[in-house]
Amino acid sequence: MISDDIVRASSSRAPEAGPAASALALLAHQPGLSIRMLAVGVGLSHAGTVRLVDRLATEGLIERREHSSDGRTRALYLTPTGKIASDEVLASRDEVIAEGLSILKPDELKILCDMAERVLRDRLENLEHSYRICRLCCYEGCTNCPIDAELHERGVERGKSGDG
Amino acid sequence: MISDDIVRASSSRAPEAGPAASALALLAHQPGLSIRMLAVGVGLSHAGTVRLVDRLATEGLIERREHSSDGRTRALYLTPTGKIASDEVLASRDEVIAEGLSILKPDELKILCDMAERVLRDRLENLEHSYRICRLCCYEGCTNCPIDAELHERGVERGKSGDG
DNA sequence: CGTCTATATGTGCGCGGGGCATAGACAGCA
DNA sequence: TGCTGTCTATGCCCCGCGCACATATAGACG
Repeated sequence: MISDDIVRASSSRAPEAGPAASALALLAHQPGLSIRMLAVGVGLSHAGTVRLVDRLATEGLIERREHSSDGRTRALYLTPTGKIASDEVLASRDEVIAEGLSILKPDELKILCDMAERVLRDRLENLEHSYRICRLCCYEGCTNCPIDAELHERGVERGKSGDG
Repeated sequence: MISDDIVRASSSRAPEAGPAASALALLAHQPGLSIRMLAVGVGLSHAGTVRLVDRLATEGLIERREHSSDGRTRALYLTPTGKIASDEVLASRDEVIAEGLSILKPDELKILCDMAERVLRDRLENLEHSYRICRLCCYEGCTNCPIDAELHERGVERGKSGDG
């Protein structure tokens, strides 16, 4: 009901266009991702993701490297500049969230986090979906990531192609 | 922290591109809106909103009427077809929300709604902002809309140009 | 009433993003 | 070696949007 307005309250102040920020944040989580995985994560087609990577590479934010074993795959990594940009994106996002929830008391935040965690674990569909969910997570603050925990409980590890 | 993931969990399954759906839902709330107000609501420029209205009018979803007192302003109204489309958008959105929160118990939902209401009232900045927040609300389910209540407490009524 | 300003809508033009179809490079297998 | 599937990259095009401008109207003032 009303709860989705909190969605809009924060998403309407989103830091940037979306795909670019998502890509940076996602690569901050999972360095060495392939373009294919990144495309799934940011919700774009392969072609669109290639252009996105082109732009970000032109801006010096990410770089393509050769994959160790597979000659086709390009492993994507953040450059130091890209890491800074990614941090800024996540920081601004955190600021919006914190600002939006500033009226809640600490114990209420705890309740909210608990509910959110259970919702996430319940809604998690498969491994590809997990990339989408986590694309704008704060990696440092996500040491006990519920998504990772849920994946672990299901016997799935990230980085493998165990799609469901 | 984690709470913003609930954002993504629902927004990643959004019904449509965004502006179009927002416009329909917003016009379902506030028939007779001007293009300017609609532009603020959906977060587009005037020009972009004009094109959006053009498209929706071409599809027979909304119609432009003459304003009663102001000859410049065009009052936008949903056609019956547009009303159906708007209902579908809101229904699919509700479905996503309900599905996402299905794991929560009723009392938890109540707590969540209470927190969301306070967050919204706290984050409400001005009247224009209220249009953005409410653009995808469920009008029927929002009989005691916290935004309206907050606006009322501040002595502001919708439909007037009392920008802050 | 004439004029000037502010407001609201509509339009020409260009840019950027993204998808579809295709080409090139490479892994795995018979 | 040749075939097939996969991954990446590119040509082409459409769509959506913003900027600047034009048009129409309301309101204020002399």
